[in-house]
Amino acid sequence: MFPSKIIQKSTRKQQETMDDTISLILHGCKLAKDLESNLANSASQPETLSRLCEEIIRVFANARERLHVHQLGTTLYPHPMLFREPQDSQQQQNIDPILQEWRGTSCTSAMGTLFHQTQGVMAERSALGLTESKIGGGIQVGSGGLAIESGSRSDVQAVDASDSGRGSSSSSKRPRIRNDDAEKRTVRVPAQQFGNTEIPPEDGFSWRKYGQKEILGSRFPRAYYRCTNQNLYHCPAKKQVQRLDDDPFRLEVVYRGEHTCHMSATAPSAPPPAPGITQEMAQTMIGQPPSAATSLGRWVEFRLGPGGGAGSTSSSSMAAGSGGCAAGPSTTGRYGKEADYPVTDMADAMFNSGSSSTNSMELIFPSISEEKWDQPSDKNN
DNA sequence: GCTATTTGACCTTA
DNA sequence: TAAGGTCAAATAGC
Repeated sequence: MFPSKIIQKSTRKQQETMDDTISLILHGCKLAKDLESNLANSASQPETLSRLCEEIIRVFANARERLHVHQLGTTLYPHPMLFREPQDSQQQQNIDPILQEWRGTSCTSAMGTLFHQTQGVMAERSALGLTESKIGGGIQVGSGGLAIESGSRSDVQAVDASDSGRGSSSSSKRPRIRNDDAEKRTVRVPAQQFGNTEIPPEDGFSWRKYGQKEILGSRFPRAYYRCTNQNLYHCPAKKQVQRLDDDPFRLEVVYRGEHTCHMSATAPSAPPPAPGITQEMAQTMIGQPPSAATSLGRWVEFRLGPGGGAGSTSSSSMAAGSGGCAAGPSTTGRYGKEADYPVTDMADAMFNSGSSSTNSMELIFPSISEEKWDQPSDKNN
């Protein structure tokens, strides 16, 4: 049995560190806001602008470094202060007003989208055995629109019945229950606001659609996906994607089964550990076998590492690049589905100085470089 | 030709 | 028995 006091102490320490980091980020946001409000006045003072920009960059770079360190020692879960809605008005009042203000800004929206991009990583983390229920609690973003529910079937049903509108609005029939539902992990993410809004959010893995079905009582069909490497490595991972009835701009993604493709000894590209992270360290950190742990290490690097900068935009074919399935290279859906939006680019867009854009859309979908992988063909079944 | 999506039919499960 | 889940032939893009 794991000593819970050690966990609590460690968690408290991490929380304190995270609090400092959050404060740093808030400070950076404030500086950016000040810069924005004084932009017109400072337009004729390039030196002043440059100095302010450098200051902002420095603050965010510092925050990123802290996050990187924090990320290596924690569980990849966002800070609860930011991403959990208060349970009641009392708690709402207790939140730092600065934080409340910040939560309502476009910056929050961008962060929400960032976590939208990373939610799949967390969900797949869960698929590797680190279910949220083991750590406690889901994740919710008030205005950002992210919610993760996982664990038992009852958890998932509770979500469906309470606010999806799908369960409650439909017939009173008892929902269908599968024996393997205990491995279900439900994630709600914002749908893309433009382009093909049916495209499920990128989660770092490569999926192949194998079915779509109209669901009783639902306005929108449910799409069924399985891991592209299912045949090659007998990877059992699957996911279902369905638009919410009461919020067509959000998708409910249900993950089932664990990815085993990245654990295959014959996987074409065994994921390397994150820089400075040995397999033993990774195993210690997340309690997974080295193979899985190094995969997580890769995720850490993928999300917060320096990564490659933004490359050329590929509008028609978002090919899988560094964000492909950890088991190996992923192919890209012919119709632009299963597109990959490497989170590294997202982080770069937000934290690096390279981007001078203040356009949130560019932050949300930074241009990415297109890479081709030599993927072993997944024979049509 | 290869690989992915679409979609009607069939299977599974409560 | 009904509804969700999966299969596999047909189809399409590269």
